Amino acid sequence: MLPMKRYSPKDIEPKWQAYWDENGTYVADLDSEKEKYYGFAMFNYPSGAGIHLGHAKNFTIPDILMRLKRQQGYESYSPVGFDSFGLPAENYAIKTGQSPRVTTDEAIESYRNQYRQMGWSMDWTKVIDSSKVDYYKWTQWCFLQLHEEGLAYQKESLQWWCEIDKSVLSDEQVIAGKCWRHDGADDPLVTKKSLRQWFFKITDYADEILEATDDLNWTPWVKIAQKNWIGRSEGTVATFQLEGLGADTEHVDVFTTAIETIFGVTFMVLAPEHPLVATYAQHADNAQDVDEYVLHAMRKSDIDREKEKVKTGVPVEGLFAINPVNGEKVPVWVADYVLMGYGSGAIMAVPGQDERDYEFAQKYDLPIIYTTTKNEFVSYGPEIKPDRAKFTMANSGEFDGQNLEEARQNITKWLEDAGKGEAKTTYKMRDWLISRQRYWGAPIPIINCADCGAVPVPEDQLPVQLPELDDYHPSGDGRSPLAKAKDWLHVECPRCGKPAERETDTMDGYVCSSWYQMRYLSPHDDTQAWDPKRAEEWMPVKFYNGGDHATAHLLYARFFTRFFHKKGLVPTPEPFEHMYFHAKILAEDGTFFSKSKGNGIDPLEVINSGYGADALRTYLSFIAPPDVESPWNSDGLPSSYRFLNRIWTLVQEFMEVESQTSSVESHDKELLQATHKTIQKVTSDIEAIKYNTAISAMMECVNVLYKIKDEDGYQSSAWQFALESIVQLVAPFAPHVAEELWHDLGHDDSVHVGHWPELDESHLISDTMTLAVQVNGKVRAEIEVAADADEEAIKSEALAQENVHAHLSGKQPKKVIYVKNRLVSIVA
RNA sequence: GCGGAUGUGGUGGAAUUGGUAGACACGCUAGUCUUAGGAACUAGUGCCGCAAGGCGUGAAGGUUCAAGUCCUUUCAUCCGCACCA
Repeated sequence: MLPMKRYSPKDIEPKWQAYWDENGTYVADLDSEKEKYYGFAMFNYPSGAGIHLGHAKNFTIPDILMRLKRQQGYESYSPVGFDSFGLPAENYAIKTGQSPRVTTDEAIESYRNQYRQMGWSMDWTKVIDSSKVDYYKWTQWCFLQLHEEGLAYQKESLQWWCEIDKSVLSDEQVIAGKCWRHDGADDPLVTKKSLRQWFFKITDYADEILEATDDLNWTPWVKIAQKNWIGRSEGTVATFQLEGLGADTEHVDVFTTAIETIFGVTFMVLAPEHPLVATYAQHADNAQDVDEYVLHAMRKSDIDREKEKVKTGVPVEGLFAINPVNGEKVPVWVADYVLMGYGSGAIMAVPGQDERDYEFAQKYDLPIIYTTTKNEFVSYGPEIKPDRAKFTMANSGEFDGQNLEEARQNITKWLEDAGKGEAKTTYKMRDWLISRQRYWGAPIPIINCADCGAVPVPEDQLPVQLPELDDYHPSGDGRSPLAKAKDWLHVECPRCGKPAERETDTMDGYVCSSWYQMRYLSPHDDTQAWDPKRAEEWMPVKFYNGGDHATAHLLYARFFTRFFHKKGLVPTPEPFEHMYFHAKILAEDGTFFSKSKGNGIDPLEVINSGYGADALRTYLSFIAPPDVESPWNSDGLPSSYRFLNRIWTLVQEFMEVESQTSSVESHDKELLQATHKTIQKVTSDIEAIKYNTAISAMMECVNVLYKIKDEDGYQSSAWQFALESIVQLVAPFAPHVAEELWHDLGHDDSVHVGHWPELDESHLISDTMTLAVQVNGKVRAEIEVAADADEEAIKSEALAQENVHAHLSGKQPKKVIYVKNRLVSIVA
């Protein structure tokens, strides 16, 4: 007899990868008549560093589910693509002059190699690359659609500016007031430069996105994060008349969620950027102090402001505000704890009820008034807590004696009647700033004409192609390096034909990733961004996985999908039916993998160590539920290899003895029961993304098979079914070894398409069952009874147990409870 | 501060959703075997105890025949947002 074939991943894995490629095993027919299943993980930015175990987990999660669906007979489409515009390639280009196109292509090639070796069932005939012109042409088309509906607009916005680089900086690039690259003692502070930038009006969709959030089948905390991000709060706007410094004709609107505290107002605070500060502070006696304070505050980045715990501010001497409810005159201050970007950039300060105002009043010795009978902090913010709802108003004129909730409504109504305010809803979410003064992004398809303004590039003139440059440094005038491509820059205005210039800003990378779920459906279509009929068939995405971007990307994609749904191009308003947010895999010491620590692990290293991709995939799935953070433990990997090897051995041994069938079938019932139980468990666990218990169920089944083999040998006809079932069940996790064994078992097609074992529930039922017998809540015996035994028989069987007698100590039981199929509980 | 989770053996984690806590693995202990492999297989392994038995899901109460699961209080850890008026 020949020696048994051994399980050698490094031989079988490349073999089957080539086979799948050649046979187009994972190529989806997008026009298939079959029921469709569409799912994937957030696509990657192809960096020079390659993928690590975190990416391995990210893509393995959907791969397993998509494989299950393909095996169950669905047209299962696992797309693949690259989010390839971005900073690393551009920074590299600035340093070396190497075109980002070249480095990006190289990185993608290397990613492709890694993806294939992981055994992911992606359809490479439909790969997309967001930095290729056949993709970003349609990103530009999306921009034009939004522009046409008035959802893309320009606005002046302050940007951090480094004088040395002659370049804009993001918030994170400002460190202690200086540019991250120029933070020496002699380097200048960063300044703010006002630039005209493009925005998408996502705030128009804030309400409907918020309202739809609760019903999503998404990881719960992601939904909460999105709701917080949108930050809707309902409150009241109150109008305060100004007085002094020549501002008597001006008024300030303040937003508050606690209007019932308005009688406690003792001062008003304006944000340093508030326009009225610039206009009237110059007339104040302390104009210079105010000026200095404002300049100082505006120089701090938001991040720096956040770090400062102590509140600071200055009064605008001589400027007062009139409280609309009682005519009280209060001083006006400027302080940077009030943010220009929220509400109206001005607050009515109520130090008697608000901690922040209280702290400020203490520091600057401002008066404090309490507006409830309790004389303490009562409530602030959108909700009045139940235990405080009964507090009673005081010092509040005609509203004294009312409870807080009533007063809230009544004061708002009073203001509305007096024309001095109204109920209002505000949002934390701002419009989406999409302009980037960068080269490696999708050019904004706009032509700036002196006469016509910002004119959209006509659709038939798309794409606006990125020109190749010799030098990728910023242009130095606040515009992107594109401003240096003169041939590209100068064009005729599409409207009047006069000389004009292209917009040199490119789009935020999040724009590219806001619509790729549709492009995957028409990756090669050069007549439209996607085919709406395909979208009708395939959208929404059934399963979407990621471990990042809980707010930004996932909100932007929802915004785009809603927009195109309204235009009739997408069948549903939501892009992702089930969004699964997985937890990170940690380093062995429980810390995060990080570049600076250099503790990242390349999956290829694990694969090539001899354990193979199948063991890696299985181990990643087994280590913990995918949404639970868990450390990588290299000791655990051999256990997955061992498990696969045990299946391997069962099949190989079976093949050797196949011809020696005999009639002994004493374990068939047990064999079939174990197999069908496993089919049921694995199917439902994969669908519920509980891969760890799916694998443990298969391990249990394999353990049963070994036990039966020891007692019976391979003599029964049920073995073929059991082995084929296990091979099919393990295929989503370990596709290569499953394919090999499937062929060993005599099949000549792929196990991965249309082969999932069928559950026969009749095999799940056994003749007998084991019940626990409890006396006073403690297990005292076990009884084996017929599955169809009646309740009385079971109870008397339980009471007849010797140990039960002992614990009843001769007394009659007070009560005997039978829990069907579980236990008998006896109360003494 | 606000919001959201999560606390189970030496370790990762199971638990039919109120019904035999610790499945499946890692590790450890003992053994079998030899085609010495990254072996494989068998048995054991929550804690205390020689045993009978008792104890046991962060802690303390409660509901129940029965609580890891439900309720109240409390502690700890992690995550998100964070001067959002």
